Amino acid sequence: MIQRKISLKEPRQLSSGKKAEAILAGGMQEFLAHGYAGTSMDRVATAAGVSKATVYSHFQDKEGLFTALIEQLVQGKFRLLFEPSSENLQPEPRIFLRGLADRILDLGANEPQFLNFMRVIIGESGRFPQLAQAFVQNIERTSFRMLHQYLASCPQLKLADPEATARIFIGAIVHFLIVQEMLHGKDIVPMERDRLINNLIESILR
Amino acid sequence: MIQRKISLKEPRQLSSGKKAEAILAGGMQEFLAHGYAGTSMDRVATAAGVSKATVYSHFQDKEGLFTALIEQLVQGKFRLLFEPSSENLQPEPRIFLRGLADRILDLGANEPQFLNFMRVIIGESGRFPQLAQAFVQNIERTSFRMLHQYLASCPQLKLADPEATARIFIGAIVHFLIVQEMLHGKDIVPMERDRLINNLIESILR
DNA sequence: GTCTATAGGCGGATAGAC
DNA sequence: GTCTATCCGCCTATAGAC
Repeated sequence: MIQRKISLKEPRQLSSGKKAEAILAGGMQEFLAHGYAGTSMDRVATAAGVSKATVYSHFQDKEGLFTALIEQLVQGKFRLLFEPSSENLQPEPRIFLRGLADRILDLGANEPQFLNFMRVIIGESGRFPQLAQAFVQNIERTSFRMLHQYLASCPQLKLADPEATARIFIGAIVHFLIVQEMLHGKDIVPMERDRLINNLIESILR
Repeated sequence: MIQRKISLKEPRQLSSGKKAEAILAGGMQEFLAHGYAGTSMDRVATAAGVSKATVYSHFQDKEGLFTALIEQLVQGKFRLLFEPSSENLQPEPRIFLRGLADRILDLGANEPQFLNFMRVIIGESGRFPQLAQAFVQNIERTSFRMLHQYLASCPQLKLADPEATARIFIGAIVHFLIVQEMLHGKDIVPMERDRLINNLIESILR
């Protein structure tokens, strides 16, 4: 019975009890909706269904909770959203690329919190550069690498620089998502998504 | 002497006195650095060199000052940054497109406040959708339209859809700016800017 | 018009009971 | 471990002197 609970393996900020999960869930709701400075620990506690003191017993302070929460989202919940599911591993480039573009652009509708997540990452990237870098490493870099490997594995495409091409493709799609959905630009610079995707695919595949 | 100062022509939020300009300058420094919720009216007043009561005599409240400031930036200071200066109206597409890409990517270095400006626009786009739309209308739409018109005026390019092509070009460049500079991704997903630009231009020009 | 001073509330964080 | 109650500072906004 010695060392029944070694706390070195489980630092407070990574505690996995039920309360800690509730606090992270409440913190996600509040921080993604109101940003870092706009969120109060009182409302986090209420959203989590615990007292404020309990929040501070699981996380060092507001910054520690925010950091732990974003890192969890970057490495878990939103990590695989840019990844293709296994059935999408089409050998036909046009089908593969269209599926990838659709999956990214569907995030705006299917994962309602994803837009707020990106808003927070970008909005706080000046004050929390390490969180922005975790986002780049786990989400942007992962999708760049996946598409790069796919493009490089298609010798018939004869791409001069598959890595740069991958970044152009993802960049054009993500920027479209930012302008149309995140910045509410649909009515100001309207464009059908398929029109952009078709043109992008044909530009790349020659 | 009747109606020496009609205030309908000059609503308080658009007052152009020296103090009002100082308040907008101080507000710009503070809001761009700390976001909306992270900015206090005390620090705005100090940065402007006036008392807090003077701030409230020129602007209705915090939200009114923030809104007036962002609209001024969207329509003035940052409006023409994506536009080509007259000497850049090259008839040679490769030179024109490279100049446009360089001018956008130079914003990170030449206009140090521009990255913070975009952080605030995106970060607050959920709570201030009309400011995000003003950004899209004055900056994104302006650059889309300019490049669209240029590409459409080059019949030798035989582009199937110059408007979609313009959005792909701007999108790929702006997303590169976001990942490399705004999100501090230079060391995590390194890539020379010329490598991306070269590949993008050749993808588009066939 | 601009200031100083202050009202009134909410913020993060903690003490101490259980 | 979790709660209630509280500290104290900073917040937005305004009153009133000049």
